[in-house]
Amino acid sequence: MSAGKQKLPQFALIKQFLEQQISSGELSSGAKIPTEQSLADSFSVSRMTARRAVQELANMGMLTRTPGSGTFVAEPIKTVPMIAITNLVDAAKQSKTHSHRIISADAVQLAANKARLMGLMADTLVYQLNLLHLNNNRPVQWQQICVNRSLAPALLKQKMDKIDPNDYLQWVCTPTKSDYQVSSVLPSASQRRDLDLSHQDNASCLSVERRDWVGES
Amino acid sequence: MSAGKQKLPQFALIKQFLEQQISSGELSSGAKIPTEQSLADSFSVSRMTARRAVQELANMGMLTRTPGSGTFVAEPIKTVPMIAITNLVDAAKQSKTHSHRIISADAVQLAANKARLMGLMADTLVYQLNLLHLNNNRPVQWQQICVNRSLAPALLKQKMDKIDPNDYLQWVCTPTKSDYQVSSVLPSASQRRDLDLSHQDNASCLSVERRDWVGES
DNA sequence: GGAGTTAATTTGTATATACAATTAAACTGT
DNA sequence: ACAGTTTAATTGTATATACAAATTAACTCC
Repeated sequence: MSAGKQKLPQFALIKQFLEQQISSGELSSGAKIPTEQSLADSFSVSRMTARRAVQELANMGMLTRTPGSGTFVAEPIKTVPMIAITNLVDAAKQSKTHSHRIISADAVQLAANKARLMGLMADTLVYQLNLLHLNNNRPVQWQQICVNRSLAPALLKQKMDKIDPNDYLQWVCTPTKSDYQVSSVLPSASQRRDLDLSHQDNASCLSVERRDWVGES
Repeated sequence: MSAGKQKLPQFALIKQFLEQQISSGELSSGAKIPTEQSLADSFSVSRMTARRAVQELANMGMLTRTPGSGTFVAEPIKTVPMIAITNLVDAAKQSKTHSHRIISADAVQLAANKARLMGLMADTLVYQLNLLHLNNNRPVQWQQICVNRSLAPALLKQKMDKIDPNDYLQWVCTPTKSDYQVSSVLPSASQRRDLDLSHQDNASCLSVERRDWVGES
C-alpha cells in the first residue's frame, strides 16, 4: 500500500527540484529563478517541458512571472487569511436524520440597512423565510432567508415542508457570487425558544451572514 | 475605464465557449464534451491549443478528465462547504495602529484534554502566552498561545513587547499544517476585563482555536 | 549627460508531430 | 454465451520550431 516511487514525468521532476530549492531557502522570496531555456538546457528537455513545470508552480502561487523580465519566487503568505468552517447543515443533510421546520414565510419590508445590503430601495418587498434546521429532531441552526422577489417569484407557492428552501433557491437561481460574515451573537428570546436554549440564558451562537448574487455584471 | 474587448488568444476563446455551453446548460453535469481533436477541428486550431482550453477548465474543477475515456462536465458544488473569515489581527497589522500587550508568559502544565490535542503527555510542560491585541489602543482580540517547548526553546527569552509572538513563532517554526475550530463563546471575567467589556455582561465573542504542526510526517 | 532608439532577453501563444498509457468497444474462438 | 484478445479512441507527455509581446539593457546622437 506504500506510495512507492512512481516514474514521474520530466516536468514533475523539474517541479520537485524547484519546490525543493524554494523550501530549502536556496531560492528565497523575490529571487529570480532560471529562465525556461536555462532550465531546459540543465535538464536536457525542451523549453515547453521546462515551461510546464514553471507554469504549474506559478499557478499554485509559488512563483510570479512577468513577460520580458523573468520568473521570481513569490512572497509566502505570512499567516493564513482565511478560516475554514464546515457547514453544520450541509454536513447533516448528507445523513437521513436531517429535517427542517418553516417558522414563517411572508413578503415583508426590510429594515433600511438590510435593504441597502441587498441593493434595494427601502420600501421594496422581499420574501422572508424563517426556518429551523434539526438533526435527530434536535435543533442545530436557525436560519433567515431574504430573497429578491423578482428572482424567485414563485418561492412562497412552493411546498417548503418537503424540500429545503435552500435547495429550491439553489436550483432556481444558482448564485454566481457569495460573501460571508461570521460573528458571535446572543440569540433573541424567540430564537432561544426555537433552538431549545430557553433554560440557558447566556448561550451564545455563531452567526453566519451570507449574501448570494445571481447573474453576471 | 470600461474593460473593453481585449483580443483574446484562441485558447481563451475556446474556454469561453465551453464555459458558456456549461453555464447555459447545453452541456449538463456528467455530459461528455467534445474531444481535444474535435475541438481543434471545430476551431481550426492545433490539438495542443484546444487541449490547453480544456486543461485549464479541468484545473478549475469545471471538468473531469480520464485518459482513454474522455472529458466530462463535473458535478457543481452544491453549497459552499467553507466559510471565509478575514483575520482581524492580520488585517490590522497591515496598518500602523496595531499593538499588543503580553498578559502572561509562563511554562505550565496543560489540562488533560488540551495536552491530548497537542499529542503530549499530561504532565509535559508547555510555554503558554496570554496576550491582547489592540487597534488604536482599543482591544480587539484576546489570544492564548501554547507551544511545545522543544520546538521553540528560547521563546520566553525573547523580548515579546517589541515583536509579536506570532511573528516570532512563524519565523522559528513555520507551520506545515494547520486546522481551525470556530465557535461562539462567552468570555471569562478576566477576558472581559482585558477586552474592555466589563460593563456588558452578556457580550459574546468569536472563538478561533487553531492548531499548527511543524515538520513532516 | 540625457533623451530617444535599437537590440537582446524572456515570457506568451501557437503549430505539427510523435509516441505512451489508459479505457472502451469490437472481435474471435471455443 | 462467455472469456480472452485485438483494435480504436482519447488523454498524457514530450519535442522542435516559430513568431508575438513585454521588459531591460545597450547604444547613439545631440
